[in-house]
Amino acid sequence: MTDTPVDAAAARAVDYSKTLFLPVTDFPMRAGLPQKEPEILAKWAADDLYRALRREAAGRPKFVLHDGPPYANGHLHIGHALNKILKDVITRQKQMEGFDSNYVPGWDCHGLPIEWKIEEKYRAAGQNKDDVPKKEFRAECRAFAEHWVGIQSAEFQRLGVIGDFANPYLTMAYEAEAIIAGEIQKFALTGQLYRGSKPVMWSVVEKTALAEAEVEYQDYTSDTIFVKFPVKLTQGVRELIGGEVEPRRYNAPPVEFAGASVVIWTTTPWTIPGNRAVSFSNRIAYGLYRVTASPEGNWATVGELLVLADKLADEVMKAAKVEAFEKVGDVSAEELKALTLAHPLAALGYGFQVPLLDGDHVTDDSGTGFVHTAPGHGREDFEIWMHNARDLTLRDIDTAIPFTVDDSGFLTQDAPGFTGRSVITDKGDKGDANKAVIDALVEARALLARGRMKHQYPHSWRSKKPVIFRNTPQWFIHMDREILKAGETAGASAGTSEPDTLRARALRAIADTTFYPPAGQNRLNGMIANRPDWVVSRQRAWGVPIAVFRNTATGELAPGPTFAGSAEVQARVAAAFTSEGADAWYADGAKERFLGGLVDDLGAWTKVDDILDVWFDSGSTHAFCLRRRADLKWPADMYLEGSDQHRGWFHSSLLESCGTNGRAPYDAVLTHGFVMAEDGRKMSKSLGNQTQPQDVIKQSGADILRLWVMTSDYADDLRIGKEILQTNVESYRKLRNTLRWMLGTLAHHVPAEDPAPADRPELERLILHRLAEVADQVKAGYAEYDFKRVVGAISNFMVVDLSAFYFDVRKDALYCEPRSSVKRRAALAVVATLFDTLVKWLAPMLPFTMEEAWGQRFPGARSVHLELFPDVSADWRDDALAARWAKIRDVRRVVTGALELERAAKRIGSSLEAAPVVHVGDAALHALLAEIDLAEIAITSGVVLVATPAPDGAFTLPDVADVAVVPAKAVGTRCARSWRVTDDVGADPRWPDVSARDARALAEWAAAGGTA
RNA sequence: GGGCCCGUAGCUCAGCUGGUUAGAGCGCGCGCUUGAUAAGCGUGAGGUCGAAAGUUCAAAUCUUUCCGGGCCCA
Repeated sequence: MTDTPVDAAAARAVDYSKTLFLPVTDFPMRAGLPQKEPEILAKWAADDLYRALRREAAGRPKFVLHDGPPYANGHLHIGHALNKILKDVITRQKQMEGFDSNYVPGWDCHGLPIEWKIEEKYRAAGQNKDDVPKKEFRAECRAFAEHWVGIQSAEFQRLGVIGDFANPYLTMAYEAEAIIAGEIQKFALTGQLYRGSKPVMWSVVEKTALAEAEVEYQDYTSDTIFVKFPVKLTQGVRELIGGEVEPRRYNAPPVEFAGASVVIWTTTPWTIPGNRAVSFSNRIAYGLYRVTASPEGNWATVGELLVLADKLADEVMKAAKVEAFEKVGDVSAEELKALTLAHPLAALGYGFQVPLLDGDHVTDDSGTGFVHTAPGHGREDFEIWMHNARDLTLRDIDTAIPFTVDDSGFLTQDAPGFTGRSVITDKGDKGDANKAVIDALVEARALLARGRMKHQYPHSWRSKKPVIFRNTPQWFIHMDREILKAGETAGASAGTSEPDTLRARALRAIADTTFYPPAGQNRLNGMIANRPDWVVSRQRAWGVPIAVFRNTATGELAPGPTFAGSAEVQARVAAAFTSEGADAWYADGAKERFLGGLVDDLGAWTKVDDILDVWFDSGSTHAFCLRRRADLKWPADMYLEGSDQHRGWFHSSLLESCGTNGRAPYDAVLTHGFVMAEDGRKMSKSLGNQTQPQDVIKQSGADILRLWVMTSDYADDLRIGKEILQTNVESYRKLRNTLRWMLGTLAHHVPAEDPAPADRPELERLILHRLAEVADQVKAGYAEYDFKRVVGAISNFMVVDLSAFYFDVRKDALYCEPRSSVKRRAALAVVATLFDTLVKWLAPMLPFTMEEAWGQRFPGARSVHLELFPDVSADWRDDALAARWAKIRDVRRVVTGALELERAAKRIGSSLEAAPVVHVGDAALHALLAEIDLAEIAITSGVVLVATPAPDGAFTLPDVADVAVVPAKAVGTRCARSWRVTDDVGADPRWPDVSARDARALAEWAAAGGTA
């Protein structure tokens, strides 16, 4: 070693760092996003970036991602954030891909949750909702929704979401209400809307229907009864007569069932008048039992034959106080299915046939193994009844569901023998209906046993009083009824081959839609294929009315397929709603206003006051937003929501649009999963594992939240928590600092001095080749909305190829080479290209940070978000070059590995202290290495390349053949400027402690007026 | 209970139609640098690919069952 002591005086005299092209930038290492982002937002607002984007994109092909409206009743949560960030990234991506990508946010404003809030307010003030005029109540709901739209709008914008927040769409806007009402009228006009009935939870005390969420379960003591249904008939076989299926024929039951009864158990005796069937299960074993001993006067008499589940026979007999009984034989599911029962109160006017229906909801855990089925009094009862409706009709059984209880809890004329009896009083107490029914059953010798039971029973959340299931008229949309064309009446299109039904249209539309991920197609298809008719009515106040009139005598609808004045009614309603909102429907004189002069007898017509289910509202957004706005288009390119919306918005929009337009309102559907806590479980307040977007924004910034979305697999469920966020903070820092170094370095970039492409060194060409490769990945990733792939490719490139390799190697050239150096200028040109490309690629994902970086690079320039994605030249691809450099980088790894051992042994510190001997056996590789400056690549002060075999103990890597490294210290003097050890330090007497290369740099520097 | 989906290093993700010792980034340990410095570089340790059967010469990759988790229904 021949270290020459540096001239101490000279070293003190010259601070060479002042003569280097070191990075210079104001772009801070630490982002301070929570403070910085609002500043950027303010700038975007001041510049009206949204308008600027529209102007910039005027005339381009449109890309429309139609916003699914969030519900306007609370602060945004992490799920909203995920959803809006994904939408925003795609919106921005498409804009930069060259579309006019216009995002119009929307809100769902009607519906129950808002009604509750307003009712709550009234209650707190001691007022009753029913005492408040409907118009006033609706006005309060409107104000409430407006309030939350404002808050959510601000919260969405804080995430960086860009869109027409100044003109969003609202389901409660007057025009929207007018069009929604017009849409349901279209369904009426084409014969798809009909009035049917369905059991709903009903509070007698409040005289109102309740949603599941308005009900709580409390202990309640019910009367229980075991009731005998006599076996009456056995079905014959259906016969085909003249091509028509005849109703089933009936025979007397098999002799062993003569006089037998099927026994049911229920806790609601008052529903017996509503009974229409008895359900059983094919998974339960049943038997025929004979009573052989019974006390005098007992309801169960000796000789009586009962059908029961085997598992429950003992219990039932015990409850019936039977002293002894025997099993006569097994009863199969087939036998049960064939039997028809009589209603136990047949004599009172219940003379219809009671079928036995096979249902999965039946268990043999308690009761008798048979379930009393009153389709107007239970959800499962209703469903099994409707499910069997076709077959029941063939059996000549009327499937109409009786209205046995009125809205005050009294049994009606549909309950002969009990009319006027009270189920539940207006105070919420038990009425006299149960006793009357039980007495009648005793009288009819149909009661086997009775008792009382304490159990959990639904109560109104508000009044805390018990509720009942009650059949109520509701409005439905047919899934399988031929859709009439305008002016047609039923049957007019008979003769066409395929029936044009809503279900058929929807299934076809699903097949024509692209799904991301593809599994969504299957999922939506399954739901549409199996769903029952669509119930669209709600007995509520805050919504859009089902704006039709119904003739109480004929059932005719106006507008409707047979009503002559339909177009006029539609026009009147549309005009009124557009100027006054849907409130017009509830104003005095509305019937005369909309129907006057169009019918002979106004009195025969009833205005339907039910409102539409909010799913119909949001299912119509395509009609009042996409179709109406000139700056959008119909159908949308994409709908994007959480996977729960297969049942929700994707579903209702599909049905609504298929019913009115014959196709889906979207070409593609993208779904994301749900956000879980870090352990993969649901977030919940009680577990304290929630992550609030507001907290993340306050602590780390919106770009961190966005980066979290970008690095997650949104197709699956996502996880978030402290550790995961920290990971993203670290990744962000790495990206940010890499950009920061580029910015600093580019402070010295003079575009006019960029060398010609032909003069670019191999290393620069290699990096451009890699950039072209990454461009392909980025393009492909964006094309499939696979953002983790995009961000992964970019960050891998920035970390592995740039920060750890290219930049590290080129620092010497960039900092130390003379100003005129081609190598230095070529590197600067490439860094400029890299910066420009990377910032644009990342702009949709990290809009704040990229805007900040762009502004640092080009002060005063317009927003990066107005730019297009860069064209990365395919000419930069050079696979042969890349293959050569893959080998060179392998050799580099061997060198750095060898140096690491030297470092560990404290023989060197900086790699510039080394000049290792590299043994390369392979001639081709040796030749390749000889052409390049391996020392420069390995960041050593020298490399001795030799072809001789490696001595024992030389450093090798198992996966790099024929390369061995023997470490050695660099020989020469450490250049005080570049810190490289060379043998030409002092070549220029003006700078005796500096290498020849650095002396040339200093000469240029001095000539340019530099001083230090 | 039913439909659909998911389960690869501490974290986030790659691993195509089955084929050599399962990869990357981040984090973590150790070291270097101090001219990207609350940064940069190097290097190391981490996985029986949820579990078990099966198909196959060969399975993270195919089949079945189970376990765990999610969404939607019931």
